[in-house]
Amino acid sequence: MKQTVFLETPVNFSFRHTVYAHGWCDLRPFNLDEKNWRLSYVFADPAGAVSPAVISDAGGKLKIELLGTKVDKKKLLRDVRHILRIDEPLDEFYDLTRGEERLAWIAAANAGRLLRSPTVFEDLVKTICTTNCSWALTKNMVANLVESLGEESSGGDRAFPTPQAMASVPAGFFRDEIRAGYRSPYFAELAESVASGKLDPEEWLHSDLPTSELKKEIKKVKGVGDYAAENLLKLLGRYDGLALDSWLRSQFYKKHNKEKTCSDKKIEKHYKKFGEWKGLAIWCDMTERWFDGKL
DNA sequence: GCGTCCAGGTCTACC
DNA sequence: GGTAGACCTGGACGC
Repeated sequence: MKQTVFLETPVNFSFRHTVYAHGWCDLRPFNLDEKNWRLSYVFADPAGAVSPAVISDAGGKLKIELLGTKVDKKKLLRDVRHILRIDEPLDEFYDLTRGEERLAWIAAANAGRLLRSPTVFEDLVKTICTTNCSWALTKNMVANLVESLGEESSGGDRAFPTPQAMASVPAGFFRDEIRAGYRSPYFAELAESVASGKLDPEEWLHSDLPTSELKKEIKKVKGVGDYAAENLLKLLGRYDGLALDSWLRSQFYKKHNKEKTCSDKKIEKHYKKFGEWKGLAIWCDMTERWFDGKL
């Protein structure tokens, strides 16, 4: 049985720019139907109910088609607000970038919201999956996690695995089945910490710590270095760090340094004027052309 | 077919 | 605090 609900969106919200803002829409249990611009995700609630939903733009609101009936509808709507960052204020960022000719498109397009997962745990695991490998391998590892350990809905769709599910298998499982390589013990340790209550990544969403201190906390997780911590901080709504990786650096060299390599300090200096928004500024700047012909 | 390189890095040991 | 070397995987590339 299918249910449809609608969710109001703010005037400066762009569904397509949010969904396509970075690669997360490509990682299970997300799936993007680019032809019809429908984003699907397999939601799960703490009671274990699993429900796929399809989200699409309905002009000033979102249309959400629920394909399961058992899921907690209130929680699901909270999750949708969270993953699409509907309540995130970007006015200050837009004011800053409007003053830059090459970045004025961001406010005009209502861009800058980065799609995220319903839980910080899921974003943390996915971020570790992006380190030191190709995007194809990242997708493969995430898909293997979902297929092997994700709770299954009545229709056969699988949610992202819970910390408990990931903690129930040995490190060797991540190596042999997930193909996570050297990351395997990191996943086993992280899952055990979260499942046992020793670590609660969801607390980072509302932490009072300054970003530099929170970054130190995040880096205590094995497998998380500067890039991964700063990438996760962006998904927590903190954009002080650039989250430089080889892709972002190469894009900067092409766009702003005549295709020549340069130091990270030079990249930092380039975006310094955006202050605590510089991480979002570089990301929007480097991904501007992603939207050519896509929207 | 085989070897090498490298991609949306991080950890550890050592200085 | 800075640096070198090791670490998994799998696709691309050259031979």
